[in-house]
Amino acid sequence: MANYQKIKGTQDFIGVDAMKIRKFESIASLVAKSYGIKEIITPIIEDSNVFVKNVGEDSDIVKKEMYTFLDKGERSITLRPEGTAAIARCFIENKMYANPGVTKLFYYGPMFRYERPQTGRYRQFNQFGVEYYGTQAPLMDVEIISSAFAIFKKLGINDIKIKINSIGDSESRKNFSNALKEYFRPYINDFCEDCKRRIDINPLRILDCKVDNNKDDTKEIIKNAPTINNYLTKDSLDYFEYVLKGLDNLNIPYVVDYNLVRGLDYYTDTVFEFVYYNDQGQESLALGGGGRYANLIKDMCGVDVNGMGYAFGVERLINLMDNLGLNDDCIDYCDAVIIGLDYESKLEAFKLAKNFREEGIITEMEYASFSLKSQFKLADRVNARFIIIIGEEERINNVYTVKDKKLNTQENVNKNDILKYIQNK
RNA sequence: GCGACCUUGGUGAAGCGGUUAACACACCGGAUUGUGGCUCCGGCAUGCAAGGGUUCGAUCCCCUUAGAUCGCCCCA
Repeated sequence: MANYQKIKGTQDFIGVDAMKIRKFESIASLVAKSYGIKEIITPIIEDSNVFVKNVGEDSDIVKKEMYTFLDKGERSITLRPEGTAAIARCFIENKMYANPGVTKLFYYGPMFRYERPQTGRYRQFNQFGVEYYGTQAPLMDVEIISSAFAIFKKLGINDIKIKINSIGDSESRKNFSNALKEYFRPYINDFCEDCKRRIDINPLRILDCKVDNNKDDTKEIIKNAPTINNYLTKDSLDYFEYVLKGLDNLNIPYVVDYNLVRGLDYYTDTVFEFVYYNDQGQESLALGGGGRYANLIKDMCGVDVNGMGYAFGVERLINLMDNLGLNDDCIDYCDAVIIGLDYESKLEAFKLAKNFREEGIITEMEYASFSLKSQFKLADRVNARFIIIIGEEERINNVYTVKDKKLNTQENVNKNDILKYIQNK
């Protein structure tokens, strides 16, 4: 027997679960629009080079996580693993850099990464993201971050902080990386196997290694390691200070974390993550992250436009909202069930249902059975507020029997008044 | 890519190397031909993720594959 099942790491969203996604989407886009951010919808598939060249050939995303295939015309196609590079492509292709001022865009949709699924991680997942293109100005960083906080607030999530850092320009990072290598080299044999590998590949990762930060001998070594801020240029440092000042101005809670480094090549200067802290002050998975990309557009097309943006992991946010009881309003409900007790009544019931539905009243019907019992059961199952009974008696007397489960009443309502009766309750 | 643990009906789940795979909820039918959600009675997995092996015999033991969950790596 054929055994059908969904692709590993993908999800079906049925009924209430789909409702939660739509709820998030509508709140987030409403807030974004209040910031003057316009929606952009780009294809889910792109030329593979869009991601290879911009996310970074050495990044994990490109090296091992992309869904890439050849189409029938031998073109290398990739299911987008993230939004920024695809939108940069769109920005350039449509010469949007010619637009005056700052271009502000938001997007929503599925992303694909070939990874082992685990908590808050899927192979197909949804991201909501914001991208600004224009100048480099600290207040732009601040506005972008504040838009994210506005979304959190509207969703009802309060205990969010951003972890923020500046990783400077690429030269600053290279210097810093070399300094770390030099610093850790003499002690490296005391470190875990992962870190022995990291010292050559990505020495920055040693800084937040979970193993070595909990070992007595290595903990101190990490604590005393050089920090990025000492390797930033004067301009980068000043810029970062302005950003932080802007956040203070809007009372946005942040934690400067010099160990925060992000894995995508295009980031420069400001980088950040949104983290939820529970009652015990423990932090969750990052709900989203982002940063500035000063050179992304320039590297792609030579036009010097600064970019910045962030993205949320929608599944992670919805999971958190579930835990906080913020999705309790997402329930199946039904306004009315209309019961018909014989063939004639059933026809009349269907006609009434059509009228109700045209007025936006959610109405359900039993199709096959005329028995009162089975039709009452339907009403229970769909959690209907009103139960309207049509039978021989009602047809003769030109009334409907209407039960209101909320007020626990039953009365006869004249046929001509039924719509008003329901609408006024 | 690596590791841990798991996979029994519509759902939650017991179960032991050996005849009909508990129990509960849900569902269907009846008791009850215009007032249900209570009660009572009856029905409901030739099958225990898939495939192979060991065995006289496996849902329970072994192997392989797929998938779920949770870690590492990395990320949203």
